[in-house]
Amino acid sequence: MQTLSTEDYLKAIYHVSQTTSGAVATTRIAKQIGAKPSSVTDMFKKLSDQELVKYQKYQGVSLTSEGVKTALRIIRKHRLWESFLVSHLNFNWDEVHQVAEQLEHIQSEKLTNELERFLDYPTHDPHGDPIPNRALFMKTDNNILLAELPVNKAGVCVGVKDNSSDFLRYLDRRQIGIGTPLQVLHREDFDDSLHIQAGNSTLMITKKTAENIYIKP
Amino acid sequence: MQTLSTEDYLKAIYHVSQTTSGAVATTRIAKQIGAKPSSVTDMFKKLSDQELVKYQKYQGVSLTSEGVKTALRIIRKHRLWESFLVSHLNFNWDEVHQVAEQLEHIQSEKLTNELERFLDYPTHDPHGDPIPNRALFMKTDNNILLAELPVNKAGVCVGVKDNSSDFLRYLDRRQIGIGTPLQVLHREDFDDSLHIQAGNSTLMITKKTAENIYIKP
DNA sequence: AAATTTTTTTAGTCTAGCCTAAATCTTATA
DNA sequence: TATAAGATTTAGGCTAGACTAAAAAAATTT
Repeated sequence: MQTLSTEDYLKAIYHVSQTTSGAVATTRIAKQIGAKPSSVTDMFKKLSDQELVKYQKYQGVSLTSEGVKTALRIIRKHRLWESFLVSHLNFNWDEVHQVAEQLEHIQSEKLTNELERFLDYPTHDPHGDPIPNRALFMKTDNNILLAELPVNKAGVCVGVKDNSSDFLRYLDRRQIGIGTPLQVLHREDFDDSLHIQAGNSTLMITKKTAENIYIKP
Repeated sequence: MQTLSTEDYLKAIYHVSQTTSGAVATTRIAKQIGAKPSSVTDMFKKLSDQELVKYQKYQGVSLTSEGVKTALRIIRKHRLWESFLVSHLNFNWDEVHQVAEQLEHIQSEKLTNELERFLDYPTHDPHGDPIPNRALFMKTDNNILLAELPVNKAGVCVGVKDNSSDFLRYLDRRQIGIGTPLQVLHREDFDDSLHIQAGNSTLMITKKTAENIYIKP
């Protein structure tokens, strides 16, 4: 049986391996989990014994197919719970993460599958991230970032890259959310800031912001 | 902060102290939790340090008012989740306990209160047990047991004392559930077995069964 | 290529929560 | 009321998952 902690490690390894190529480094996971590298090494050995990761001293880890499955099962639960919290329990999208971090460890296949049915088989969570289905299949939408949208081309916000409360609340204040129509009016060469049309209002955002908003053209 | 385990102990102490008078004994909790008495003694000391129980060597424990509050918070969550599982996720009343044992440890006041609102402020869980409200107040319904119902007096099943899967499924097969009208037709002096009218059918039940069904006359 | 820096691992501790075996206290019985 | 039985606690260990400090390997710089 998985402990809470091994599940957190597998999820972290999965997420890091999605954004970097090759094996996942000890320090990278240490930062992600908030633990010391020596603790991470310990855990890598344990996960390796359980054949959830491939691990070679000094060479980092990569998930085995069993490890990927376990990670996806947790991500599935996490995103389903986030969806539930927003759609039925009046949570805002910036409040769900912490609670879903706990709910994702609840062990009951029936619960997960019934929750999915109750929510009517959602494909994306409140941040626009795709939800693995019962077979753990998840379609990866190849969306572009707002920063990559050509000037004057119209698009719709379909997700965010940074899920931090700070960023999400910032978007709330700017009235940008999933489904908001967006268009780049002008790109400032000096500092890469953007003048954009967001819904009915025009506003200025920084490059960093534009690099954290996913767009479907 | 409470660990998962301290919460389980507080809940166990609460439940035992509801059914017995005076302080709660070490072995009684050991049985309830499924741990050795020596482990229970360890935990009693820890809970005592946190002022959640009053503990004197060889004399058992009793909950402090803070301990009672913590226990009731957990019971509140447990029963709300059980209600949710049955009312929205197609769980049967004999399936909810194990999952609710996990869900009761999720820490988020907002989650609990929103769940309660979503369920429209239920007063009882699927087994007929009362749900503490936000202020942790719980009205104790003084229901009688079917075993105490006089012959020919009519009543309605409002709860069960034994929440085990086995007993609940037995009741399902006999088509007895919360709300089922019940009446004792005849009490057999020889072995205290009862002939009863349950809904439209008449059937025979043992004394033990009758002692685990709560009735409102 | 050697030296330095950074990363990673090892070795040794710590705490929570459990255990067994032995000691001690309480209760029940003769 | 002495003694036996039962309950409870103490003492000493174990494991998971974390830590620090030191050693070793890899990567980077000179």
